[in-house]
Amino acid sequence: MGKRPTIADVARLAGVSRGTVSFALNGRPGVGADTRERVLAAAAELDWTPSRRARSLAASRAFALGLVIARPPQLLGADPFFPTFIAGVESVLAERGHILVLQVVLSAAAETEGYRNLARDGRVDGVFLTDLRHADPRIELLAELGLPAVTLNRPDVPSPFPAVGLDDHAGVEAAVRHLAGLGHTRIAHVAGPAHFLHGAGRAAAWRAALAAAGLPPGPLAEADFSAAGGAAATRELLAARPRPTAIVYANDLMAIAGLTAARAMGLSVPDELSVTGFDDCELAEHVHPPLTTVTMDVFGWGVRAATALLDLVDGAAVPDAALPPARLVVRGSTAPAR
Amino acid sequence: MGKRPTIADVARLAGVSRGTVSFALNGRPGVGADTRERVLAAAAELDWTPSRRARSLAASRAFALGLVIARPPQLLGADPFFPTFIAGVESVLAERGHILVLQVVLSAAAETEGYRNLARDGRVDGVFLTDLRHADPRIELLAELGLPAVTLNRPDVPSPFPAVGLDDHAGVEAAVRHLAGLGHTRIAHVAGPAHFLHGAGRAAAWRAALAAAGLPPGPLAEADFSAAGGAAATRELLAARPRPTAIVYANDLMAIAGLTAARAMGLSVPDELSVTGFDDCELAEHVHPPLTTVTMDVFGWGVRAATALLDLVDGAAVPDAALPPARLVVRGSTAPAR
DNA sequence: CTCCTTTGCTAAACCGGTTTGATTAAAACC
DNA sequence: GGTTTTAATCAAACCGGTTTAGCAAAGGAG
Repeated sequence: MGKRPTIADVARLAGVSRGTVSFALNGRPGVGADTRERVLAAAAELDWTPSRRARSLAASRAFALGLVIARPPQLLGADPFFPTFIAGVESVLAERGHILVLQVVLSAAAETEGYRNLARDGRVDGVFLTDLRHADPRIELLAELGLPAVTLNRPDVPSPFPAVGLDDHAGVEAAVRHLAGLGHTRIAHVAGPAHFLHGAGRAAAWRAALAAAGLPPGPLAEADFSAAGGAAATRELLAARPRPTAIVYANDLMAIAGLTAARAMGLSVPDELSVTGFDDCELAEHVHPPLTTVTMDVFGWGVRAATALLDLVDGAAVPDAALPPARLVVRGSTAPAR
Repeated sequence: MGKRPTIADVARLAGVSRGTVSFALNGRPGVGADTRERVLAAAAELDWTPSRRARSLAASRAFALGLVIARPPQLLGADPFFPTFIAGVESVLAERGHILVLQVVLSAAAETEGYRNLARDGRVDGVFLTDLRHADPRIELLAELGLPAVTLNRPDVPSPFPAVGLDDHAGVEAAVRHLAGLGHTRIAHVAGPAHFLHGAGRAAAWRAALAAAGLPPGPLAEADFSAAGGAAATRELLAARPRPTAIVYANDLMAIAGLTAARAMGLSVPDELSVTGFDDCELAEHVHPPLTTVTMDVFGWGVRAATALLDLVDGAAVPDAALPPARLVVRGSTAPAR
């Protein structure tokens, strides 16, 4: 029935005041070395840890970070990004005594509501801003709420928050270069929704890389990152004449569905159509043909973002950071143009 | 610079004591109807909400539920279960003012540590117990920590916690029946790890369904739910003579990888080999051939589990609940045996 | 040797709610 | 009409920490 010890018990055992225990524990100056020793020993003996709840109230901190995800669940389930990102984040949080509060919402309204509630209830000290959108309204919302944040890559609006970047454009450019090097001249793109910065950005990278290779602008079909959307976009692109001989997809899910759609139209991959994906999901290596795709250090991204956000909420000045760019993994779904 | 109003401000405006405000707000008896009105009006006028932090400290509640996931990140990223389950959970939590604390850990030790920390820091009022294992040590751990929990399906050890069940065996049995009905007699199984209850359970269901169909026990290969594992298990099964003419997989990821592995061995699916999956992931419909698989209401499972856990931490007696069983979705990866 | 500054510590206020015990006024009883 | 319940309310204690203000002793400067 041992009730949990409080700071008063520790103070009594160490023969000091509660304030001194607090000071000693938090490594503040103004505590004698021997006293500090005594306090820590007493705390250890009683197996005492400060109550998170009391600390939260007194220090006005939640010791928690938030992540609000606005995506349809079935898409979330097929996307390797968030689980890996979260695993990276947690690897840092665990060490620094913070927790992650996750909010999965189904609409933009619920998303705003989510941030508002997290802020109002003081449930988190800061949030990760992922899936940046064009003129993302969340930047202003968070600034207004006074909630610190870290963005994944730089938003296209002025942002007071540090950004942790990972150049995904490099991966798309590498894919286009790879295809151009194989002799392809009609290289299409199945894009993600243009209102997503990474959707639009990868499309821009594809366009730029085509130009850089001296190729004419290719056809683009905008999809929604879903398998069904990727298949439909593929059918649309392949119906045109002359047909593209290669398609660069904005994610693996669409690429794999596209692969299947192309074959259903009687095209052989990679002989008649080369295909590249993006994400390097678990299945990429295990479909036929194995998918040439783009890989990046998502776990590391989580680590860096978490570190940055923790430093930020600790009041440090946090500079922008950048991870190694995404890079191409060549497998079997790309071959020389015929 | 509007500082947030406190209960004292509301009390002053309503002309009552702080205690009365608290009583009125929480719908406790012993507050006059008119007074209650006045208090609520004052609260509304000041746009006051009780501070979660102060409530947490005073009421010794976290107003949060926890989910600890112990899976390799790349597997998590390919599995449609958790995102959907979490979305279901959140749809309930949001309404009842609770949040979800997510912990993704990479080892069993970290998992235990995770539960211990959540309990010790009072970060959550209860947890979801997913991915049950054989003789799951977490049951006892949580009982010892005094942390309420809800399990997904019944553990195989005595458990003081309510279970929210979803019969996944039914789906496997339906798959076997379907294959037997198509004339298959050598139906193999690629199982998940046997220490997982659902891994062992699906294997048992497969075995039972074979017996029920009057078929001899088929070959089983145990894998790890990963694509690579599924592919390896498939190669192993297909190397045997006589070769199985159908394989029932414990999840879609292994099934899709198996599909690819079979084709790499020169087998045509479904002509020479029928294949069934489990999960009905986003890609199942978009691979070639479209995967016959098992689907279940994972979102609803999250809803029910969250409801049960909230009721439980509110002190209610929570009976076991059950969702509609998993059911077979027939697509193109199964065909009559030749 | 006095005066000023540190250093080390304590007591008390504070964070913002909930809950208990006492108090008072109104209603019910005999 | 006097007494006992009952209902409504308040003041104060409490949850368990952090932080500020203040004080005593020790060290340093003049």
